[in-house]
Amino acid sequence: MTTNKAGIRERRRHRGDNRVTIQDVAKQAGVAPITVSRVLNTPEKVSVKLRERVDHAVQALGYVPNLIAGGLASAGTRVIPVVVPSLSILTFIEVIHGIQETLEAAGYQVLLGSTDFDLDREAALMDSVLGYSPSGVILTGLQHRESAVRRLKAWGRPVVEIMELGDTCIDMCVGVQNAEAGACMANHLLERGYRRIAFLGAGMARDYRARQRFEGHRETLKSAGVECDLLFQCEEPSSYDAGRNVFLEALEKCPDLEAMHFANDNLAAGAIMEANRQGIRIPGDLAIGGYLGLSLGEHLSPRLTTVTVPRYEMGVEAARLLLARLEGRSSLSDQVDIGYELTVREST
Amino acid sequence: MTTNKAGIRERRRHRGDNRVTIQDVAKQAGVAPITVSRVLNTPEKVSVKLRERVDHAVQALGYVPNLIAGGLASAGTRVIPVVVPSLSILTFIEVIHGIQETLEAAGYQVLLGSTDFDLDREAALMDSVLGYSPSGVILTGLQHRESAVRRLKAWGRPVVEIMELGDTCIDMCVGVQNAEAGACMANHLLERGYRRIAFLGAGMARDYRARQRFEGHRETLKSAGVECDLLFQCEEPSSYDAGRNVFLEALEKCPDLEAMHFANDNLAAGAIMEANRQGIRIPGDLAIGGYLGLSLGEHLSPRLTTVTVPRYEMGVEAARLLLARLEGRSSLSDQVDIGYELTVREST
DNA sequence: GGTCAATTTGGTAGCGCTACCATTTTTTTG
DNA sequence: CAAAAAAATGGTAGCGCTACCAAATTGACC
Repeated sequence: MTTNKAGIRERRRHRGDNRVTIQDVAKQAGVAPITVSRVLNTPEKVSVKLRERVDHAVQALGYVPNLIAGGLASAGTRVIPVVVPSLSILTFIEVIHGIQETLEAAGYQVLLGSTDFDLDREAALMDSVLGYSPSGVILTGLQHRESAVRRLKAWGRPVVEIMELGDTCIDMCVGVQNAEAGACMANHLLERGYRRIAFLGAGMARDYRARQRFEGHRETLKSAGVECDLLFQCEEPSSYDAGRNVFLEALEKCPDLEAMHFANDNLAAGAIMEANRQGIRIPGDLAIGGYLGLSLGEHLSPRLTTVTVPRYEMGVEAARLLLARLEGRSSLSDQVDIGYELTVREST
Repeated sequence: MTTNKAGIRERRRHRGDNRVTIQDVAKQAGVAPITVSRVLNTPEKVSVKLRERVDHAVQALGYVPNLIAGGLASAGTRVIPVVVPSLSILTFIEVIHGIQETLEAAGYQVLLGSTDFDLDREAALMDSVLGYSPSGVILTGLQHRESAVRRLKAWGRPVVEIMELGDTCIDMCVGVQNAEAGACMANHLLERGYRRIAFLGAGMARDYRARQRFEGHRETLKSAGVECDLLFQCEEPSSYDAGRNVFLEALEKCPDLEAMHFANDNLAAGAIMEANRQGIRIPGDLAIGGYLGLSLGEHLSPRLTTVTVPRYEMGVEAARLLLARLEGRSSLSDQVDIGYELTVREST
C-alpha cells in the first residue's frame, strides 16, 4: 500500500493489471479524459490541435482502450454474437465466413456460439450472450423457443435470422425458400425423364430445413403423379460417409431407383464417389442431384448437378443488413431472399 | 424525466435499456446485491435458505446478468479471442471447432478474428480484442509482430499458440513439427521407390508453415541424393481448383515426375480428381501424397495417402491447456506435440 | 455461560469509460 | 461591434457489477 509524502493513500488499481487508462492519456496530453474519449470515438468533434496532442499521448503511452468499460458506460459493445447449429457443417462455416469478414471490416467482432440443433441450448446461449450487451445478433433459422423470441423482440436491437425466409421472423432475415429449392431439383429430375425418384438425407430429425426441402420435393412429385414417398435417411449428421451409407441402403432396398435427390452436396459427393468405386454409371444407371453448390461438386466425375445457394453471400448480406440498421441507414428490405440457382452439370 | 410524489427525481437509468439489474433481484429477495452476486458466482458461499430465495427472485424477474458490468468490476470476461489467418481454410475451421466446443462447455465464449495472414493486422486485432479483457487468447503460429509479443507477455494471462511447435512460444503451444511432417511424407515416397519427386503448394508466400514442410521434404530428398528442388506453386490460396492447376503445370513442365507431394489434401484432392478425368493412373503413372487427413481423402479413388494431423483434437487440446491455467490446475506441459501419422492408402 | 474461531452477510468504493449538461471559446450575423 | 449562434471543452455522475473489508451470526469447546 503506497503512500505519498502527504501521507494520503494513493489511488491504487485495487484489482487487475495496471494498464494505461484514459486518465493517463488525458494527463499526458493536458486535456480532460472526455476529450480523449472524443478523439477516439468522434474525432470530428475535436479541434485538430488537441486531436494531435491526444494522438501523440496515445502513441507514447501505448494506450489501448478498455472496451468493457466503454461498453458499460455506453450500454453496448461492438460485438455481434453469431449462433449456428453446428460448426461441423460446412454451410454454416461459409456463412460465418461472410459475416465475419463483413463485420470485422466495419470494426465489429463476431462472438461464436453453437447449439447442436437444440433450441433450449439456443435460448440459454441467447441469454448468456445478450449479457455482453452486443450491438446486434445473428441466429439461424426461424424456429426458436418462445422465451428467446420474446426477449429478443423486447431487446430492441437488430436481429438477423439466416438460412430461411418467412413472415414470422423476429426482425430481419436472409435466406432461401427451402421448399421451393427442394421442388426445383425435383422438377429438374422429372424434366429429365426420371420417374422413380428418392430423397436421401442425414440427421433430418434435427434439421427441419432439410425436411422443408423434402416437402417441396414431395409435393412436386405428387403433382406429377409419381411415387413421392421414397425417403431414405440416417441418424448421423451429414458427411461423405453418411452419404455413402444412405446411398447403399437405398440401392439395396430399392434397386429400381432412377434418380436420387440428396439433401446436400456432402451426401451426394459421398454417393458419387462410392458409385465410382462400384462401377455404377452416373447418370447412366442412376442420376444424382444435390443441394448447396459446394466447390467439390464441380471436380467430381461426373460433375454434380445441384441447387446452388450463395452461402458466403448470405453471410455478407446478413452482416450488411445488421450494419445498415446499426448505422441508421434504413435498408431496402427486412427480408432478403438470397435465391438459389439450378446448376445442371453431368450427374443428371 | 419521472418524478415521484415527494418531487424527488427518481433514479432513471439514463441510457440504455431498463433491464432487470442485480439491485432489483436483491430487493425482491430481500438481500444485499452482493449476496445475489455470490449466489450466481460462488453459490457454495451462501446458505441454502438465501440461495433459494435469490434463485426464485432471479427466475421471477427473468434476470440476466450484465456480463460487461461484471467484467469491468472483476477485470475479466469469460471470452477467449481465437485469431486465425483465414476462415476459408478448412484446417483452421476444424481447429476452431474443437476449441469452441471445449470452451463453450466450460462456459467461455469464442471471439473470432482473422488476419488474412497479415501480421500487422494480427497485431492490431490483438490490441483490439485485449480491450475486451478476455480470460486468455488463442492465436495461430509462432511468428508475430514484436509489439504483439511484448504486449501479450506483459499481459500476464494465458496465451496458446496453435499449429506449430517451438521454444520461442509466448506462453503455451499446441501443434506439430511441420518440417518433420514434410520429411515424413518425403521419406515414404522414397521408400516406395519414387525418385523424381516434386512438392506442390499454393499461397506458400504467405503460409510459412507450408514452407517449413517443404524444407523438411527438401532436406530428406537431399540426404537421399535425389533432385530436391522440384517445387511448383501458385499464388492463389489452396482449393481443389488450385490443386488442379499446379498439378497440370507440374505435369507439363516436368512430364517425367514419379510422385507429387502436395502441401495439403485440398490440393491433392483437386489433382486426383483431375487425374481421373484425364485417365492418368494413380499411383501407376504417378503417385500422390497429401497432408492433413481430410475425410475426403478416404473417399477418393484412389484413396489418398496423407500425413494425418488431428486438427479437431488440436483445438480441444489448446482449449484444455488454456482452461487448466485458468482454473489453476497446472498442466503437465506448456508445449504439446499433437503429432501426426502417416496414413498410407492407395495413391502412393 | 463465555471465549474464540469459522461462517455468513452486508456496506463501501470503485472498475474505466461515456452520457449529459454546463461552461468556455470561436464564429456568425444584424 | 455587440448579440446570438455554433463549436469546442470540461465537470459530474453514473453504467451494473464485484473486491475488499467490516459486521453479524453461528458453532465449538472448556
